[in-house]
Amino acid sequence: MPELPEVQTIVTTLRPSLLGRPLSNVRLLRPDILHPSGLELPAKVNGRRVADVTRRGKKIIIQLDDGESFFIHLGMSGRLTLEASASQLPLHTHLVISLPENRELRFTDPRRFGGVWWIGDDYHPDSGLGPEALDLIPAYLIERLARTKRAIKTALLDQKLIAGIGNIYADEALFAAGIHPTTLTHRLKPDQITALVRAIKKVLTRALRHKGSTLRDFRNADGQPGGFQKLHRVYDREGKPCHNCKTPLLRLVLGGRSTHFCPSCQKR
DNA sequence: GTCCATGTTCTTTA
DNA sequence: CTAAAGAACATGGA
Repeated sequence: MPELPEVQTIVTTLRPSLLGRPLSNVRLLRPDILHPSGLELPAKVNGRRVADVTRRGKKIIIQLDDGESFFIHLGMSGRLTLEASASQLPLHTHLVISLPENRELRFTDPRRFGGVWWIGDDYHPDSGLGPEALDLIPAYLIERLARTKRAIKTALLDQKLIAGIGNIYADEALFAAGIHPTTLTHRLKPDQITALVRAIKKVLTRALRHKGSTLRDFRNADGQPGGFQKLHRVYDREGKPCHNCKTPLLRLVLGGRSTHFCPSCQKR
């Protein structure tokens, strides 16, 4: 579910309800989603107020008023929602934190690829992550793509290269830039990479405006689905006509992931 | 039963 | 040795 637009939408909907609020009654229902395992999360969090809620790549970072922080990664199926305390706990709810006025923050994740990572007071926002997709500079990508040879689609999913892009927006950005997904990175021309940077920002910005894509799991912190799935040009549209040229769209598997493209608009 | 899924990381191969 | 490809993780829906 969660690529940059979805994660940012959650942060945007979560932030006003959390800022300055005290956290209490931390319940870790499924201890194995916490890293490092065995950490006494309630002792660290209970009684603290939320100083900030931000995003880095696909991570949701919660900073506390004592200078410590932790992040939540939603994996494939995670949700982070604000609910009335009286409402029933859904299946696969792994963490619940109480808020004032009988509300609570809940982390739910059937597949458990997501989880909670304690950061502490030594936060390095860039550790292991490339630059934010929305801050990309063509010169950076031109330099980085020249020293590797792999399919551009696979490279776009590499969070160490660019932070925030996942399978949906990689396909959509390559279509918008007119680049075939199997093109090897070192063969891309500077003009193409510049167009790709522009396409990435355009697609992500449009998705943000529509509050993300909901294929099945994604909901924002208020439980609302996104709307951008209706505007996908290629993702999950195998066999359907291209919006530009009516050619039936194709699907192939790259790096183990479904890849959707137009064989006419995205030539090698 | 089979296949597939919005992600990441570890292992295997080249 | 390094980079790239593949497998694994856990669960549910078609």
